[in-house]
Amino acid sequence: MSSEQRHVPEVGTRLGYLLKHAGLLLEEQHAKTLAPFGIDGRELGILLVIAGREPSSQQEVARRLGVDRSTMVALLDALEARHLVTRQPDPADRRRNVVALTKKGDAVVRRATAASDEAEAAVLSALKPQDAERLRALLATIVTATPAG
Amino acid sequence: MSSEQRHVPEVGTRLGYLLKHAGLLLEEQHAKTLAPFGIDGRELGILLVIAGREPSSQQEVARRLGVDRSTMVALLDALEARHLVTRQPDPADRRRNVVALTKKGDAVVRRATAASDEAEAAVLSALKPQDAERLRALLATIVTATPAG
DNA sequence: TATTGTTATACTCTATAACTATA
DNA sequence: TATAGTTATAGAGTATAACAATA
Repeated sequence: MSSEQRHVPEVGTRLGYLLKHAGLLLEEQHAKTLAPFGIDGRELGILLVIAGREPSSQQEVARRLGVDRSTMVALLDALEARHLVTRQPDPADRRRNVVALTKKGDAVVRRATAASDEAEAAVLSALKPQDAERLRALLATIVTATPAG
Repeated sequence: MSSEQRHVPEVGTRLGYLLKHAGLLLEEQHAKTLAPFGIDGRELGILLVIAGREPSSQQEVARRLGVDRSTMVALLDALEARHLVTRQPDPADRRRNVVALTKKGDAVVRRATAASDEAEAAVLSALKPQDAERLRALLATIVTATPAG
């Protein structure tokens, strides 16, 4: 009958558990490989957004990463204090700050990305290279395809 | 030469970005599907650990989920206040609290797991069922195979 | 001495609301 | 009026250290 007892699953099979713990493992590896650059994985993400596009306002960077613009203030404060990014009022609209990489920031983002690749490789080391790329592609599919909200 | 400029990757291809945003999407879906049960995805995880094994101490539950035992105190306080779990001193070792599901907790964990399945299905809906299972298996491999610390 | 649960405390991450300067 | 950046504030989530009870 349909009211039979459901066998409850092992918590280690739940998607939330798996995503969280995979993220924690990556954080650990990033803590090692990014230490020489004085940034963490989230800060590298900010640098990548700034590096990859036309000059962006703070708010555009925040939107790309899914954080509030008020949160971005302190994040950029920290990167600016380390002379990795600059903020300059946009001459065309002086409400906006154009965020850009410094020369040092540009060097760091490239070297830190290589270090982050090592962290990712460590987390993915139990997988065949083809499966590692498959995992990344599957995640990218759900993140880009699933409507937020 | 080897010092040529490295092309910096799109942030949306980084493993950390993908894991975090996949987790956020799942949180959103859980907020919808678990609302009737008054718990969130992390609390369901605790209930699953308690449901799945021989009577566990608080510390064993905390260890299984990778949180500190001091953190577990408040989490169990909340579940106990909703009459989903009980704490009883272990007669064989009265330093330990044996944590168990109440009758209500047992009913909730089974129905909430079905609701969580719906949340997972929504997040994975862009994937073919076979790919959804592959994603879960790949994540499980790295989480169980990668040594922590 | 060592361990379990607990409390006090602090730190990180984050969002909301209100302020300012600009538009 | 509306928007970008900022500040003040508050609420999660978490860990560390110290304490009481028990082993």
